[in-house]
Amino acid sequence: MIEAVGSVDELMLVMTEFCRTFGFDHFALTQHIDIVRGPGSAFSLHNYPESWAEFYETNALGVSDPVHRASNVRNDGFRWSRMTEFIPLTAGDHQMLELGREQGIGEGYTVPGNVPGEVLGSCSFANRAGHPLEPEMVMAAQLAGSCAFERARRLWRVRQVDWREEKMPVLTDRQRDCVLWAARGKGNWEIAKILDVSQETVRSHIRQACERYGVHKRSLLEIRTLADGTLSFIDVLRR
Amino acid sequence: MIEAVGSVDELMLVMTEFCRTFGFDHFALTQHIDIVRGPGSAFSLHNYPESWAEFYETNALGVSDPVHRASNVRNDGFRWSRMTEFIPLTAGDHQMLELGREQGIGEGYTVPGNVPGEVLGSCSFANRAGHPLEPEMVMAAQLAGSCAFERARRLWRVRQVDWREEKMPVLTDRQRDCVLWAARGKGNWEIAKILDVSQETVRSHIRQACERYGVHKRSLLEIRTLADGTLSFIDVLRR
DNA sequence: CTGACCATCCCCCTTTTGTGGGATACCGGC
DNA sequence: GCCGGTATCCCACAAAAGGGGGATGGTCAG
Repeated sequence: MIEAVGSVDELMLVMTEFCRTFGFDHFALTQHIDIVRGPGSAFSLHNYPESWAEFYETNALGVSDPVHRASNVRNDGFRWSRMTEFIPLTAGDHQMLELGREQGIGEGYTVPGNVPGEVLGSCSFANRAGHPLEPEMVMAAQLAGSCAFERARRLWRVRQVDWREEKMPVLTDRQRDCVLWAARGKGNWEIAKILDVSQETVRSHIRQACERYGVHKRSLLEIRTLADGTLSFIDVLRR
Repeated sequence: MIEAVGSVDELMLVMTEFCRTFGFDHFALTQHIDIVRGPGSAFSLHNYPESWAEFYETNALGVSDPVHRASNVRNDGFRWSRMTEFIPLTAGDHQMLELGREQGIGEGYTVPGNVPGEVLGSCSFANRAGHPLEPEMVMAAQLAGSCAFERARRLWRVRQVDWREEKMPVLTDRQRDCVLWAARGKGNWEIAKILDVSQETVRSHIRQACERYGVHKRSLLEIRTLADGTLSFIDVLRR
């Protein structure tokens, strides 16, 4: 059902309803902003208590939130109470968690939202201290969390590529091969050897690929193809 | 239950059992690349038909799996039949999917396995063509996939603590600025104007950034910084 | 105060890309 | 049979990037 939501408001409603149904007090669906990176178009949607949200904002806890740190080293969700098993917690972290407990954020479950090349994020579900997380709740949270994060990405147009509506460039296989090897750092001459064609042919393919994307640099071509899924980091970085 | 497995063999057993229980013919749990440790350290666990695995291995050079590309631009799992909704497929991609169908790999569901700056991979569940994926199967696959991938990461001991300090290149602010503008397609001269410094300074920053990443091309630098989260597409593509 | 790191600037020279033209051949659809 | 798209190849010239040397001043920790 989360897959079907068409607006941010609707997502808020569905998530709130989900929390009610499965016995969570709060949820928070956010992209983690790194202060170093400056202002971004990161999204944030939650129904945490006002007081906690304010406190969190003013103290810029986002940069050192242990939950965020943990979600950066995990693929699946985790209970907050078990974070110590895979990241070290500082004194400040414990202090922060204690503060949260006092304000009604006790135990929780966080699902990492990690897509290569994008700002990292997560979807958390939290309860007052003393409300244990039942296995069904955890499973539901894992499913809803990953799905909701994906919806949020699309709603906020993290990658502005509505390529189906607009005419997104599509490369021919040969063009794609050339761009792939270019993205792996090969020069035209090397690509020519690899694909067993002339250097001029490679040049030509890349030139035409550039035209399709409306760019005049191969590095832009590489980035655009990575951004729209024509290439993937997997293709490029594997060797 | 997957969380509790303690060995690779056990994981294989549990996954096979999972497939039997929920009606999947095959699974494939693979790490496509390991950003930190470089080539040769990826894990792979599957029970695909021998013939397909062999074919895949021998032809994998230069060819790219659309499923892997798709898993690179998603946070949650997806049905293969709906890939066209978020990545473009080339003629070669369709051909490859057709070949798979002939060899008993029809419809499937793939859960991305991405941990920033570390591993990119996925966990797929596949069926013969004509076996529709029921909603329960999809939910089960989503849960099992993300969890299994996390277990696999830990079993293969991909990560030890504090890898960031050891292995990941870190750029200075100025270096990052230069790489950012370079990734936006600017030349050294333009970047110099934008940052109000000499062209030589820009050159120097980018050169030193290249050194840190051990690459010899700015385009590689751009891609690596995108892959490890130093830059994000949001930074690069917004205007 | 010394050494490490950072940011800034300069030189010369080679290689690689980008841009502007071409050309031939195959293949599939109308 | 023609047209559009694809893949292949060719040339010449200008612009950009890469590789090798340097230099200066500033900051900050040991």
